[in-house]
Amino acid sequence: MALEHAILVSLLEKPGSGYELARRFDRSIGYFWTATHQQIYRVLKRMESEGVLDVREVPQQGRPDKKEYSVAAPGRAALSGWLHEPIEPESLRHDLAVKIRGAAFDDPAALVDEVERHLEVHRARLAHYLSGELRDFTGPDAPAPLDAGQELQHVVLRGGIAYERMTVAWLDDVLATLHTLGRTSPSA
Amino acid sequence: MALEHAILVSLLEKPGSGYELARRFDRSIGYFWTATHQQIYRVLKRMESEGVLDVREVPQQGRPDKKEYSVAAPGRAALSGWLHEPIEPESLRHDLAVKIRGAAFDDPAALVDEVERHLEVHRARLAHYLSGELRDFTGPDAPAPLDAGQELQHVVLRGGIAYERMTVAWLDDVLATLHTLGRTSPSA
DNA sequence: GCTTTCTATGCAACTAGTTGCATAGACAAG
DNA sequence: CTTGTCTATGCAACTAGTTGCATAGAAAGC
Repeated sequence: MALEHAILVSLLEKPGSGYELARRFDRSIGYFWTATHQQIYRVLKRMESEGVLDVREVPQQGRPDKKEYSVAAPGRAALSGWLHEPIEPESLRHDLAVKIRGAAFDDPAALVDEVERHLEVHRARLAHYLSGELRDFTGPDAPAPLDAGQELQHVVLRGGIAYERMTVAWLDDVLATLHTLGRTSPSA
Repeated sequence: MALEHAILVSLLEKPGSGYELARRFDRSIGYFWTATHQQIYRVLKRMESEGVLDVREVPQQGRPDKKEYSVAAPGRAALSGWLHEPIEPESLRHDLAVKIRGAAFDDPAALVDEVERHLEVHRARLAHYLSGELRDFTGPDAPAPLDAGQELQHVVLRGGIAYERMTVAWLDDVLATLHTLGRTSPSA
Protein backbone atom coordinates (compact mmCIF):
# COMPACT_ATOMS: atom_id res chain seq x y z
CA MET A 1 0.00 0.00 0.00
CA ALA A 2 1.52 3.27 -1.10
CA LEU A 3 -0.32 5.29 1.55
CA GLU A 4 1.81 3.61 4.21
CA HIS A 5 4.94 4.61 2.36
CA ALA A 6 3.75 8.15 1.81
CA ILE A 7 3.10 8.39 5.55
CA LEU A 8 6.56 7.00 6.34
CA VAL A 9 8.20 9.58 4.06
CA SER A 10 6.15 12.41 5.49
CA LEU A 11 6.89 11.40 9.09
CA LEU A 12 10.59 11.05 8.31
CA GLU A 13 10.54 14.57 6.89
CA LYS A 14 8.85 15.67 10.12
CA PRO A 15 7.02 13.75 12.88
CA GLY A 16 3.42 14.77 13.43
CA SER A 17 -0.12 13.83 14.41
CA GLY A 18 -2.87 12.35 12.28
CA TYR A 19 -4.42 15.76 11.98
CA GLU A 20 -1.17 17.32 10.82
CA LEU A 21 -0.65 14.52 8.32
CA ALA A 22 -4.15 15.07 7.00
CA ARG A 23 -3.25 18.68 6.32
CA ARG A 24 0.01 17.72 4.64
CA PHE A 25 -2.08 15.49 2.41
CA ASP A 26 -3.99 18.60 1.40
CA ARG A 27 -0.77 20.19 0.13
CA SER A 28 2.86 19.05 -0.16
CA ILE A 29 2.84 15.26 -0.31
CA GLY A 30 -0.87 15.40 -1.13
CA TYR A 31 -0.03 16.79 -4.58
CA PHE A 32 0.82 13.27 -5.68
CA TRP A 33 -0.96 11.13 -3.11
CA THR A 34 -4.37 11.90 -1.64
CA ALA A 35 -5.92 10.57 1.54
CA THR A 36 -8.73 11.54 3.89
CA HIS A 37 -8.27 11.93 7.62
CA GLN A 38 -10.25 8.76 8.35
CA GLN A 39 -7.97 6.71 6.16
CA ILE A 40 -4.91 8.28 7.75
CA TYR A 41 -6.06 7.62 11.32
CA ARG A 42 -6.90 4.03 10.51
CA VAL A 43 -3.56 3.35 8.83
CA LEU A 44 -1.60 5.14 11.58
CA LYS A 45 -3.23 2.90 14.15
CA ARG A 46 -2.37 -0.22 12.19
CA MET A 47 1.21 0.92 11.57
CA GLU A 48 1.67 1.64 15.24
CA SER A 49 0.32 -1.77 16.23
CA GLU A 50 2.74 -3.33 13.74
CA GLY A 51 5.62 -1.51 15.39
CA VAL A 52 6.69 0.58 12.40
CA LEU A 53 5.68 3.82 14.15
CA ASP A 54 6.19 5.23 17.63
CA VAL A 55 3.51 7.37 19.32
CA ARG A 56 3.91 10.04 21.92
CA GLU A 57 1.07 11.84 23.70
CA VAL A 58 1.80 15.55 23.43
CA PRO A 59 -0.13 17.87 25.77
CA GLN A 60 -0.79 21.23 24.16
CA GLN A 61 -2.00 24.52 25.50
CA GLY A 62 -4.69 26.36 23.63
CA ARG A 63 -5.78 23.23 21.79
CA PRO A 64 -6.57 19.56 22.40
CA ASP A 65 -3.72 17.17 23.11
CA LYS A 66 -2.34 15.25 20.19
CA LYS A 67 -0.60 11.98 19.42
CA GLU A 68 2.66 12.61 17.68
CA TYR A 69 3.80 9.77 15.46
CA SER A 70 7.38 9.16 14.38
CA VAL A 71 9.07 6.43 12.37
CA ALA A 72 10.55 3.53 14.35
CA ALA A 73 13.50 1.46 13.12
CA PRO A 74 11.32 -1.24 11.48
CA GLY A 75 9.51 1.55 9.62
CA ARG A 76 12.74 2.86 8.19
CA ALA A 77 13.63 -0.67 7.12
CA ALA A 78 10.21 -1.16 5.51
CA LEU A 79 10.59 2.07 3.55
CA SER A 80 14.07 1.12 2.43
CA GLY A 81 12.81 -2.27 1.28
CA TRP A 82 10.04 -0.64 -0.72
CA LEU A 83 12.45 1.84 -2.31
CA HIS A 84 14.54 -1.02 -3.61
CA GLU A 85 11.71 -3.03 -5.10
CA PRO A 86 10.40 -2.10 -8.54
CA ILE A 87 6.89 -0.68 -8.86
CA GLU A 88 4.54 -0.55 -11.82
CA PRO A 89 4.52 2.69 -13.79
CA GLU A 90 1.35 4.39 -12.66
CA SER A 91 -1.74 4.42 -14.82
CA LEU A 92 -4.13 7.31 -15.04
CA ARG A 93 -7.69 7.53 -13.82
CA HIS A 94 -8.99 10.54 -15.65
CA ASP A 95 -12.77 11.03 -15.44
CA LEU A 96 -12.72 14.15 -17.57
CA ALA A 97 -11.20 12.27 -20.50
CA VAL A 98 -14.01 9.72 -20.22
CA LYS A 99 -16.51 12.56 -20.24
CA ILE A 100 -14.94 14.12 -23.31
CA ARG A 101 -15.21 10.89 -25.25
CA GLY A 102 -18.73 10.46 -23.91
CA ALA A 103 -19.70 13.91 -25.17
CA ALA A 104 -19.85 12.43 -28.68
CA PHE A 105 -23.12 10.79 -27.58
CA ASP A 106 -24.56 13.91 -26.04
CA ASP A 107 -24.09 17.64 -26.55
CA PRO A 108 -20.36 18.51 -26.70
CA ALA A 109 -21.13 22.18 -26.00
CA ALA A 110 -22.52 21.20 -22.59
CA LEU A 111 -18.98 20.31 -21.54
CA VAL A 112 -17.59 23.80 -22.08
CA ASP A 113 -18.44 25.05 -18.58
CA GLU A 114 -17.04 21.92 -16.98
CA VAL A 115 -13.76 22.15 -18.89
CA GLU A 116 -13.45 25.85 -18.04
CA ARG A 117 -13.95 25.04 -14.37
CA HIS A 118 -11.20 22.43 -14.47
CA LEU A 119 -8.98 24.85 -16.33
CA GLU A 120 -9.35 27.39 -13.52
CA VAL A 121 -8.49 24.79 -10.89
CA HIS A 122 -5.36 23.72 -12.75
CA ARG A 123 -4.29 27.30 -13.38
CA ALA A 124 -4.64 27.96 -9.64
CA ARG A 125 -2.65 24.85 -8.77
CA LEU A 126 0.08 25.90 -11.18
CA ALA A 127 0.28 29.37 -9.63
CA HIS A 128 0.36 27.80 -6.18
CA TYR A 129 3.21 25.43 -7.11
CA LEU A 130 5.18 28.24 -8.75
CA SER A 131 4.93 30.46 -5.69
CA GLY A 132 5.98 27.51 -3.52
CA GLU A 133 8.96 26.92 -5.76
CA LEU A 134 10.00 30.54 -5.49
CA ARG A 135 9.57 30.51 -1.72
CA ASP A 136 11.39 27.25 -1.01
CA PHE A 137 13.83 26.65 -3.81
CA THR A 138 14.55 29.41 -6.31
CA GLY A 139 13.79 32.68 -4.52
CA PRO A 140 16.09 34.94 -2.47
CA ASP A 141 14.80 33.49 0.84
CA ALA A 142 15.52 29.90 -0.19
CA PRO A 143 18.45 28.09 1.45
CA ALA A 144 21.58 28.83 -0.57
CA PRO A 145 22.96 25.36 -1.30
CA LEU A 146 20.09 22.88 -1.19
CA ASP A 147 20.75 19.57 0.53
CA ALA A 148 19.86 16.24 -1.06
CA GLY A 149 16.39 16.12 0.49
CA GLN A 150 15.59 19.60 -0.78
CA GLU A 151 16.91 18.82 -4.26
CA LEU A 152 14.63 15.78 -4.36
CA GLN A 153 11.63 17.75 -3.10
CA HIS A 154 12.37 20.34 -5.77
CA VAL A 155 12.52 17.86 -8.62
CA VAL A 156 9.19 16.38 -7.49
CA LEU A 157 7.69 19.87 -7.38
CA ARG A 158 9.04 20.53 -10.89
CA GLY A 159 7.09 17.41 -11.90
CA GLY A 160 3.93 18.90 -10.43
CA ILE A 161 4.57 22.16 -12.26
CA ALA A 162 5.17 20.34 -15.55
CA TYR A 163 1.99 18.34 -15.02
CA GLU A 164 -0.15 21.42 -14.38
CA ARG A 165 1.35 23.34 -17.32
CA MET A 166 0.68 20.38 -19.59
CA THR A 167 -2.86 20.03 -18.28
CA VAL A 168 -3.65 23.73 -18.74
CA ALA A 169 -2.37 23.60 -22.33
CA TRP A 170 -4.36 20.45 -23.03
CA LEU A 171 -7.59 21.85 -21.58
CA ASP A 172 -7.13 24.91 -23.82
CA ASP A 173 -6.87 22.48 -26.72
CA VAL A 174 -10.03 20.69 -25.54
CA LEU A 175 -11.94 23.98 -25.32
CA ALA A 176 -10.83 24.99 -28.81
CA THR A 177 -11.96 21.59 -30.11
CA LEU A 178 -15.34 21.89 -28.40
CA HIS A 179 -15.85 25.34 -29.88
CA THR A 180 -14.97 24.12 -33.37
CA LEU A 181 -17.46 21.28 -33.04
CA GLY A 182 -20.10 23.69 -31.80
CA ARG A 183 -19.61 25.83 -34.89
CA THR A 184 -19.59 23.05 -37.50
CA SER A 185 -22.13 20.61 -36.03
CA PRO A 186 -24.63 22.23 -33.68
CA SER A 187 -25.96 18.90 -32.34
CA ALA A 188 -29.07 19.82 -30.41
CA MET B 1 -18.53 5.22 -10.16
CA ALA B 2 -16.55 6.24 -13.18
CA LEU B 3 -15.97 2.68 -14.34
CA GLU B 4 -19.66 2.41 -15.15
CA HIS B 5 -19.45 5.53 -17.25
CA ALA B 6 -16.31 4.40 -19.01
CA ILE B 7 -18.10 1.15 -19.87
CA LEU B 8 -21.14 3.05 -21.14
CA VAL B 9 -18.94 5.21 -23.39
CA SER B 10 -17.02 2.22 -24.69
CA LEU B 11 -20.19 0.23 -25.40
CA LEU B 12 -21.76 3.20 -27.15
CA GLU B 13 -18.67 3.46 -29.33
CA LYS B 14 -19.09 -0.26 -30.06
CA PRO B 15 -21.06 -3.04 -28.31
CA GLY B 16 -18.98 -5.95 -27.06
CA SER B 17 -18.43 -8.70 -24.52
CA GLY B 18 -16.73 -8.49 -21.14
CA TYR B 19 -13.64 -10.00 -22.67
CA GLU B 20 -13.56 -7.43 -25.45
CA LEU B 21 -14.07 -4.63 -22.97
CA ALA B 22 -11.20 -5.96 -20.88
CA ARG B 23 -8.96 -5.72 -23.92
CA ARG B 24 -10.16 -2.19 -24.69
CA PHE B 25 -9.19 -1.34 -21.12
CA ASP B 26 -5.67 -2.49 -21.99
CA ARG B 27 -5.49 0.13 -24.76
CA SER B 28 -7.81 2.88 -26.01
CA ILE B 29 -10.11 3.82 -23.15
CA GLY B 30 -7.70 2.09 -20.75
CA TYR B 31 -5.17 4.87 -21.31
CA PHE B 32 -7.14 6.99 -18.89
CA TRP B 33 -9.16 4.44 -16.96
CA THR B 34 -7.89 1.04 -15.92
CA ALA B 35 -9.88 -2.03 -14.91
CA THR B 36 -9.31 -5.75 -14.61
CA HIS B 37 -11.55 -8.34 -16.24
CA GLN B 38 -12.99 -9.40 -12.88
CA GLN B 39 -14.08 -5.89 -12.12
CA ILE B 40 -15.57 -5.49 -15.59
CA TYR B 41 -17.57 -8.74 -15.44
CA ARG B 42 -18.92 -7.85 -12.02
CA VAL B 43 -19.98 -4.36 -13.05
CA LEU B 44 -21.47 -5.57 -16.35
CA LYS B 45 -23.64 -8.02 -14.44
CA ARG B 46 -24.83 -5.31 -12.08
CA MET B 47 -25.49 -2.85 -14.89
CA GLU B 48 -27.50 -5.46 -16.76
CA SER B 49 -29.56 -6.26 -13.68
CA GLU B 50 -30.24 -2.54 -13.28
CA GLY B 51 -31.49 -2.38 -16.85
CA VAL B 52 -28.90 0.05 -18.20
CA LEU B 53 -27.42 -2.60 -20.49
CA ASP B 54 -28.88 -5.20 -22.84
CA VAL B 55 -27.25 -8.62 -23.31
CA ARG B 56 -27.32 -10.92 -26.30
CA GLU B 57 -25.86 -14.44 -26.42
CA VAL B 58 -23.73 -14.59 -29.55
CA PRO B 59 -22.72 -18.07 -30.78
CA GLN B 60 -19.33 -18.02 -32.43
CA GLN B 61 -17.45 -20.53 -34.53
CA GLY B 62 -13.82 -21.24 -33.75
CA ARG B 63 -14.14 -19.83 -30.23
CA PRO B 64 -16.46 -19.96 -27.20
CA ASP B 65 -19.80 -18.17 -27.33
CA LYS B 66 -19.90 -14.69 -25.87
CA LYS B 67 -22.38 -12.32 -24.28
CA GLU B 68 -22.53 -9.11 -26.21
CA TYR B 69 -23.54 -6.11 -24.16
CA SER B 70 -25.02 -2.91 -25.55
CA VAL B 71 -26.37 0.25 -23.97
CA ALA B 72 -30.11 0.36 -23.29
CA ALA B 73 -32.13 3.58 -23.17
CA PRO B 74 -31.75 4.06 -19.38
CA GLY B 75 -27.99 3.67 -19.81
CA ARG B 76 -27.88 6.48 -22.32
CA ALA B 77 -29.90 8.62 -19.94
CA ALA B 78 -27.57 7.78 -17.05
CA LEU B 79 -24.54 8.76 -19.11
CA SER B 80 -26.17 11.99 -20.19
CA GLY B 81 -26.97 12.81 -16.57
CA TRP B 82 -23.38 12.20 -15.54
CA LEU B 83 -22.06 14.34 -18.39
CA HIS B 84 -24.11 17.25 -17.15
CA GLU B 85 -23.09 17.03 -13.52
CA PRO B 86 -19.78 18.56 -12.44
CA ILE B 87 -16.95 16.30 -11.29
CA GLU B 88 -13.94 17.02 -9.11
CA PRO B 89 -10.70 17.75 -10.95
CA GLU B 90 -8.75 14.54 -10.65
CA SER B 91 -5.92 14.19 -8.17
CA LEU B 92 -2.78 12.24 -8.81
CA ARG B 93 -1.64 9.02 -7.19
CA HIS B 94 1.99 8.88 -8.14
CA ASP B 95 4.04 6.25 -6.28
CA LEU B 96 7.24 7.17 -8.03
CA ALA B 97 7.11 10.72 -6.71
CA VAL B 98 6.71 9.33 -3.19
CA LYS B 99 9.72 7.12 -3.80
CA ILE B 100 11.81 10.04 -5.02
CA ARG B 101 11.08 12.03 -1.90
CA GLY B 102 11.72 8.93 0.17
CA ALA B 103 15.13 8.48 -1.46
CA ALA B 104 16.38 11.33 0.73
CA PHE B 105 16.27 8.84 3.60
CA ASP B 106 18.03 6.08 1.71
CA ASP B 107 20.46 5.91 -1.20
CA PRO B 108 19.26 8.19 -4.05
CA ALA B 109 21.52 6.35 -6.52
CA ALA B 110 19.53 3.16 -5.93
CA LEU B 111 16.60 4.80 -7.71
CA VAL B 112 18.43 5.29 -10.99
CA ASP B 113 17.52 1.86 -12.40
CA GLU B 114 13.92 2.26 -11.36
CA VAL B 115 13.61 5.69 -12.98
CA GLU B 116 15.26 4.42 -16.16
CA ARG B 117 12.78 1.56 -16.29
CA HIS B 118 9.85 3.95 -15.98
CA LEU B 119 11.41 6.18 -18.61
CA GLU B 120 11.49 3.30 -21.06
CA VAL B 121 7.85 2.45 -20.39
CA HIS B 122 6.76 6.04 -20.96
CA ARG B 123 8.88 6.39 -24.11
CA ALA B 124 7.21 3.23 -25.42
CA ARG B 125 3.72 4.53 -24.56
CA LEU B 126 4.50 7.81 -26.31
CA ALA B 127 5.66 5.99 -29.45
CA HIS B 128 2.54 3.82 -29.30
CA TYR B 129 0.22 6.83 -28.99
CA LEU B 130 1.99 8.66 -31.80
CA SER B 131 1.66 5.72 -34.17
CA GLY B 132 -2.02 5.43 -33.22
CA GLU B 133 -2.51 9.10 -33.95
CA LEU B 134 -0.89 8.73 -37.36
CA ARG B 135 -2.99 5.67 -38.15
CA ASP B 136 -6.35 7.00 -37.01
CA PHE B 137 -6.25 10.78 -37.26
CA THR B 138 -3.35 12.47 -39.04
CA GLY B 139 -2.01 9.90 -41.52
CA PRO B 140 -2.98 9.33 -45.17
CA ASP B 141 -5.24 6.38 -44.25
CA ALA B 142 -7.23 8.39 -41.72
CA PRO B 143 -10.79 9.43 -42.59
CA ALA B 144 -10.63 12.75 -44.44
CA PRO B 145 -13.05 14.95 -42.50
CA LEU B 146 -13.26 13.61 -38.96
CA ASP B 147 -16.70 13.47 -37.38
CA ALA B 148 -17.40 14.84 -33.89
CA GLY B 149 -16.70 11.53 -32.16
CA GLN B 150 -13.36 11.21 -33.91
CA GLU B 151 -12.39 14.80 -33.13
CA LEU B 152 -13.12 14.12 -29.46
CA GLN B 153 -11.17 10.86 -29.47
CA HIS B 154 -8.31 12.73 -31.11
CA VAL B 155 -8.22 15.50 -28.51
CA VAL B 156 -8.20 12.90 -25.74
CA LEU B 157 -5.34 11.09 -27.47
CA ARG B 158 -3.46 14.40 -27.78
CA GLY B 159 -3.84 14.64 -24.00
CA GLY B 160 -2.25 11.22 -23.61
CA ILE B 161 0.58 12.26 -25.91
CA ALA B 162 1.14 15.49 -23.99
CA TYR B 163 1.12 13.56 -20.72
CA GLU B 164 3.72 11.05 -21.91
CA ARG B 165 5.95 13.74 -23.42
CA MET B 166 5.82 15.69 -20.16
CA THR B 167 6.55 12.57 -18.14
CA VAL B 168 9.53 11.59 -20.29
CA ALA B 169 11.00 15.09 -19.95
CA TRP B 170 10.42 15.07 -16.19
CA LEU B 171 12.00 11.65 -15.71
CA ASP B 172 15.05 12.91 -17.63
CA ASP B 173 15.15 15.78 -15.16
CA VAL B 174 14.87 13.33 -12.24
CA LEU B 175 17.73 11.24 -13.61
CA ALA B 176 19.94 14.29 -14.03
CA THR B 177 19.14 15.31 -10.45
CA LEU B 178 19.95 11.85 -9.11
CA HIS B 179 23.26 11.88 -10.96
CA THR B 180 24.17 15.28 -9.58
CA LEU B 181 23.40 14.11 -6.05
CA GLY B 182 25.48 10.98 -6.61
CA ARG B 183 28.46 13.13 -7.61
CA THR B 184 28.25 15.74 -4.84
CA SER B 185 27.09 13.61 -1.90
CA PRO B 186 28.04 9.93 -2.22
CA SER B 187 25.74 8.78 0.57
CA ALA B 188 26.74 5.21 1.40
C1' DG C 1 -2.72 -37.79 -27.29
C1' DC C 2 -0.60 -33.80 -24.68
C1' DT C 3 0.54 -29.15 -23.93
C1' DT C 4 0.12 -24.52 -24.85
C1' DT C 5 -2.28 -20.42 -26.24
C1' DC C 6 -6.19 -17.60 -26.99
C1' DT C 7 -10.96 -16.68 -26.16
C1' DA C 8 -14.42 -16.41 -22.69
C1' DT C 9 -16.64 -16.13 -17.98
C1' DG C 10 -16.87 -16.25 -13.24
C1' DC C 11 -16.47 -16.90 -7.62
C1' DA C 12 -14.39 -15.87 -3.11
C1' DA C 13 -11.62 -13.43 -0.19
C1' DC C 14 -9.20 -9.63 0.58
C1' DT C 15 -7.36 -4.70 0.65
C1' DA C 16 -8.07 0.10 -0.20
C1' DG C 17 -10.70 4.10 -0.13
C1' DT C 18 -15.09 6.93 0.69
C1' DT C 19 -19.03 8.83 3.20
C1' DG C 20 -21.64 9.95 7.02
C1' DC C 21 -21.66 10.57 11.56
C1' DA C 22 -20.02 11.52 16.44
C1' DT C 23 -17.24 13.48 20.04
C1' DA C 24 -14.58 16.94 22.45
C1' DG C 25 -11.29 20.81 23.94
C1' DA C 26 -10.26 25.69 23.30
C1' DC C 27 -11.02 30.12 21.76
C1' DA C 28 -13.39 34.09 19.49
C1' DA C 29 -17.49 36.74 18.23
C1' DG C 30 -21.85 38.32 19.24
C1' DC D 1 -24.07 31.77 27.23
C1' DT D 2 -24.61 30.37 22.59
C1' DT D 3 -22.85 29.81 18.14
C1' DG D 4 -19.19 29.12 15.10
C1' DT D 5 -14.51 27.74 13.95
C1' DC D 6 -10.31 25.30 14.37
C1' DT D 7 -7.83 21.56 16.35
C1' DA D 8 -8.01 16.72 17.22
C1' DT D 9 -9.60 11.75 17.01
C1' DG D 10 -12.42 8.10 15.87
C1' DC D 11 -16.40 4.33 14.51
C1' DA D 12 -19.51 2.07 11.21
C1' DA D 13 -21.10 1.08 6.90
C1' DC D 14 -20.37 1.18 2.40
C1' DT D 15 -18.22 1.16 -2.40
C1' DA D 16 -14.35 0.25 -5.31
C1' DG D 17 -10.59 -2.34 -6.73
C1' DT D 18 -7.13 -6.35 -6.40
C1' DT D 19 -5.52 -11.10 -6.15
C1' DG D 20 -5.85 -15.83 -6.50
C1' DC D 21 -8.17 -19.36 -8.25
C1' DA D 22 -11.32 -22.17 -11.35
C1' DT D 23 -13.55 -23.58 -15.54
C1' DA D 24 -14.11 -24.44 -20.40
C1' DG D 25 -14.26 -24.35 -25.70
C1' DA D 26 -11.35 -24.28 -29.74
C1' DA D 27 -7.23 -24.16 -32.38
C1' DA D 28 -2.15 -24.99 -33.13
C1' DG D 29 2.14 -27.33 -32.43
C1' DC D 30 4.63 -31.40 -31.17
